[in-house]
Amino acid sequence: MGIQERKEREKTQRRDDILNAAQEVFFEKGLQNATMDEIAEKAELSKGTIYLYYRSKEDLYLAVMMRGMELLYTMFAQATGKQRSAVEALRALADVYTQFFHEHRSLFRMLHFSQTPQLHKQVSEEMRTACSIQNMKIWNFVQELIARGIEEGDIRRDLNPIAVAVLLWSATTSIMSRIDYGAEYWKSTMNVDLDTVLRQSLEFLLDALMTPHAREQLRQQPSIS
Amino acid sequence: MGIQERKEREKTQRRDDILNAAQEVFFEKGLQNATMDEIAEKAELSKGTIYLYYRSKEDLYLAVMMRGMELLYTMFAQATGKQRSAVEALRALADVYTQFFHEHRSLFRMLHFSQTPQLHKQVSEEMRTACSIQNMKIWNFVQELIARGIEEGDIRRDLNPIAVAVLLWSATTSIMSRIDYGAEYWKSTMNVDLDTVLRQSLEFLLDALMTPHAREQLRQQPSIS
Amino acid sequence: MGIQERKEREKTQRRDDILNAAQEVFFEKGLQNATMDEIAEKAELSKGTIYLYYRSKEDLYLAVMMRGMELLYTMFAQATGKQRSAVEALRALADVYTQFFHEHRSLFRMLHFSQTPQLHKQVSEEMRTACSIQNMKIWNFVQELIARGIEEGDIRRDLNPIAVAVLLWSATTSIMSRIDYGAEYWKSTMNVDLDTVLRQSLEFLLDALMTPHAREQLRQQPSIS
Amino acid sequence: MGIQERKEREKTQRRDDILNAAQEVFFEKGLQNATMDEIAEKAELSKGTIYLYYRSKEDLYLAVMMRGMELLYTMFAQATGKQRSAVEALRALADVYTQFFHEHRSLFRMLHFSQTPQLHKQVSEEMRTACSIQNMKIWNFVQELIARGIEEGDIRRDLNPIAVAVLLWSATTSIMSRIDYGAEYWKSTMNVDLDTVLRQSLEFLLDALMTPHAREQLRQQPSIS
DNA sequence: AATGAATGAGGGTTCATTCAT
DNA sequence: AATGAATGAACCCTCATTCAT
Repeated sequence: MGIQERKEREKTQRRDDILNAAQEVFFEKGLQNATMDEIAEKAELSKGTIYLYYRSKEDLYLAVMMRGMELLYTMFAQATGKQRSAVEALRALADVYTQFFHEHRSLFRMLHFSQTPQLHKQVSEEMRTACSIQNMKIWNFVQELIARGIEEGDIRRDLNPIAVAVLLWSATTSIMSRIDYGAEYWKSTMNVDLDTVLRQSLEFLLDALMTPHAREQLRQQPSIS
Repeated sequence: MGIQERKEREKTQRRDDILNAAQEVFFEKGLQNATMDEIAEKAELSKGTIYLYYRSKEDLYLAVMMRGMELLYTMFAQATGKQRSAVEALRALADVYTQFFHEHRSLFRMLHFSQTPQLHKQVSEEMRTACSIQNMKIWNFVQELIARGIEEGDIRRDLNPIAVAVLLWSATTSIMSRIDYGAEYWKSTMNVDLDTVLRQSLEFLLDALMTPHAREQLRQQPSIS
Repeated sequence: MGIQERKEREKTQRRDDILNAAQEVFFEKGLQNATMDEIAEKAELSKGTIYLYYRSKEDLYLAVMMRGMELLYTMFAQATGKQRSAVEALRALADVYTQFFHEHRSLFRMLHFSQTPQLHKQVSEEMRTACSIQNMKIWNFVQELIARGIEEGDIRRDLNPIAVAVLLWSATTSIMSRIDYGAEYWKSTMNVDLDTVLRQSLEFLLDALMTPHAREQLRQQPSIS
Repeated sequence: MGIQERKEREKTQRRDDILNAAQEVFFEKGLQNATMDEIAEKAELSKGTIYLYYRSKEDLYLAVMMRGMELLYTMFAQATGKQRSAVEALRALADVYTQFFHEHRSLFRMLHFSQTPQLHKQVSEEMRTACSIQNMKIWNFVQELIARGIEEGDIRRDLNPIAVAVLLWSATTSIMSRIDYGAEYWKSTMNVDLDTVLRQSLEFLLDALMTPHAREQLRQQPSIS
C-alpha cells in the first residue's frame, strides 16, 4: 500500500531532521568548530546515522547551504514574478537579496563561506555537482533578467549581461559580508553606516545601468549622498 | 651603545626571518594547514622562539598579511603620486590593485581571508589594533582621493566618498576573489572570462562616478560590451 | 516435497554465493580490511542476510578458508591415490602442496593466517568445531601416510609419525609463508631464491626420513647445494 | 658539563620507559587491541609524547619487537661463544632459541607476528630499515655458523648454508608458533605433546645435516621415537 | 527469509601552546 | 633570548552487528 511511500517519507524526514540539527550547529559554530557529535546529538540520532545520509561534515555543510540557495532562489522567483519590467524585477531582486541577508544572516554567511577554498577537501562529487547546478540556476536567473532589461530598452545596450550580473552580485555580497563581519567596527571607527552604504551602492549601480530613457521614466534621482 | 642597537637590529632581523618563513608556509598551505612546526623549521628557529615574537599562529598570519597591506599601500602611494588629477589617480589605483592581485596572488588571498569570521580566535589586541590602523590608512587613502575628485569637479557631488570607496573596493575585491577561486570554472561552465569582467566592471564604475564634464574631458567611452 | 528440496537447494546456493563474494573480498583485502558491506554488495544480498547464514565476519572468513582446506584435502587424496608406496605418495603430497601454494596463493594465505592468535574473538563454536574436524582430517591423512611408510619399511622406524607430520608440514608451510610475504626481499637483499630453498628443503627432509634401503631404491641423490 | 649528557640520558630513558609500557600492553593485548591511550597511561606520559618518540603504533610495536630480536641475538652470541665446534654451537643455538621461546613467549609471538602482512601500513622507512638490518644480523649469524660447520667437515658439503638456515629457522619457529597457539588443543585432541615434537624435530634436523663422520664422533643417536 | 536502517563504541593522530632550563 | 620536550584536548569516520518490519 502506502508502505513504500511511508518509508520514503520517513527517509526524507530524517534527512531533514539532520539538516535542521546541522544548521543550528553550523550557525552557532561555523564549519570548523562544529562537531559531528553535536549535530548527531541535536538530531537525536547516532553519529553513524548521520554518515548514512551525508558522506562527510563538509557535504552536510553544503547540504545546509544548498537549502539556503534554494530559499533564496524561491524568494527571487516570487519577488520578480509580480514585476512588469525587467528593471523593476531587478530592483525587487536587490530588495529581496537584502531581505534575505537580514533575515537569514547565518545562511548568507554559509553561502559566502562556501565560495572559499578552505572548504572542498572532502566534498563528494555528487554534492559538488548539486551545488554547481543550484549555483548556475541563480546566475542564469540574474543574467536573463538583465538581458531582458536590455531588450526592453531599459538597460544600456553596451553592457554585457553576465558581466553586469557578476558586478552586481559581487559588489552586493561583498558589502553585505563586510556588514556581517564588522558593521559595528565601521560605525565606531569610521562613523560609517554600512547598511546605508549598501542601499546607496545598489541604487547607484542600478541607476548607472539604465538608459537615459529609463531613468527619466522612473523619475527617480538615485544618489549616494 | 652599539650593543643596544645591534640587539635591536638582530631582533628585527629575527622577526623578519620568521615572517619570511611563515609567508612561505602560509602561501603554500593556507592558515589552517600550515603548522608552527613547519614554520619554525623553515625559519631555522625553535618553535618556542616563534612564540617569543608572535603570540599565536593567527597573529603570525596577520603579521604576514600586514606586510602585504603595507606593500599594497606603498604601491598605491607610488602610483597615485605621479598623477595630476584625483580621477587619474583613482584609475591608477585600480590598475595597481589589479597588478597587486596578479603579482601577489597569495598575499591577496591572505588579505581577503583575513576579512573573514573563520579567523580571530587567538588574535592579540595589539595585532588587531595594528591591522585596524593599517586598514584605516588604506581606506582613508582611497576615501580622500575620491573626496579630492569631488572637489576637483570630476566626481559627482551627490556621492558620498566613503560609500564610493566601499563600493569600489568591495566590488573589485570580490570579483578578484572569484577569479582566484574559480576562474577556470567560470570559463568552462559559463564561458565567462572573469578577468575581462573585472576590467569592464572597473571601467563601468569609474565612468559612472564621474561628472558629465569630466567624462567629456577624458573623451573616452568606457563600456562593458 | 519438491518444495522442501528446492528451498534446501536455494539455501545451499545462497551460502555459496556468499562464500564466493566473501572469498573475492577476503582475497583482495584480507580479513581486517574486508567489510561486510562490500561482501554483501558483491553477493547482491543485504548485509542482514549475510548474518542469517554466517554468525560473524570471522566465521565467514573461516568458512571460506574451510573450502580451501577441503580443496587441499581433495587434491591430496587425488594425488596420493595413484601412488603405489607411501613414500611415493608422500612425495606427491609435497608436490601437491607446493602446487596448491602457487595456484591458490590467497587460500594458502588464509589457511596460514587462520592459525594465528589475531583471529578468534567472534568465532562460533560450530565453526571452531568444523575447522577442527577438517584440520584433523588432513593431519590424520598425513600421519597415516607416514605410518604406512614406516610399515612398508621405507621410513625410519625410529621416527614418530605425528612428529614427522608436524615437522614436514610446519617447515613447508613456514617457508611458503616466507615466500609469500617476502620473496623479493630475500632475493634482493640476500640473493636467495626461496622457491629453490623450498624445493631443496622438501627433498632434504624426505630423504632424511627414509631408511637406507628405501634411499637406495630411489637411486636419487637429494641435495641442498 | 654533563648537561648534554644528562639530557641524552633522559631521552634514552624516556624511550625506554615508553618501550616498557608498550611491551606490557602489546603482550597483553596484541597489536590490534592495544591502544595508545593505555600505553601512554602506563608510561605515565601523555599520548602526544609517545608520538614524539615513535611515529606510529606500528613503529612502536616494531621497536618493542626489535628489543626482542636484540635480546635473542645476544643470547645467541653468548651461547655460541663458548662452543668449540660450529655444530656444537648450532646445537646450543637450538637450545637457546627454545629457551627464548619459553622464557619470552610474548616476545616470540611479536617476532613471529611481525613476519606477517597484517602489519606494515604505517611503518616508517627508518623502522623498516632498522628491522631489516637486525633481521639480517641474525640470519647471517646462523648462516655463517652453518658455513663454518661445513668447513669443519661436520655438516654435509652438499648443503647450502642459507637454505639450511631457512629450513632450520622456519621449521623451529613454525612448530613453536603451533605450541604457542594451541599446545593444549594438540594434547587433548591428538594426544601429541608438541614440546616433545619440537625437541625431536630439532634433533632430527641437526642429525640429518651432519656428515657421517661427525655423527660418529658425537656418539649420539638422535631419534624421534 | 530478507531487508536495510540504525547503532555507538572505538582510537590513532595532530598541533598550538607552554614552561623548565 | 632561545630551546625543545611535553602536553592533552579535540575529532572524524568506520563498521560489525542488531532488529523491527
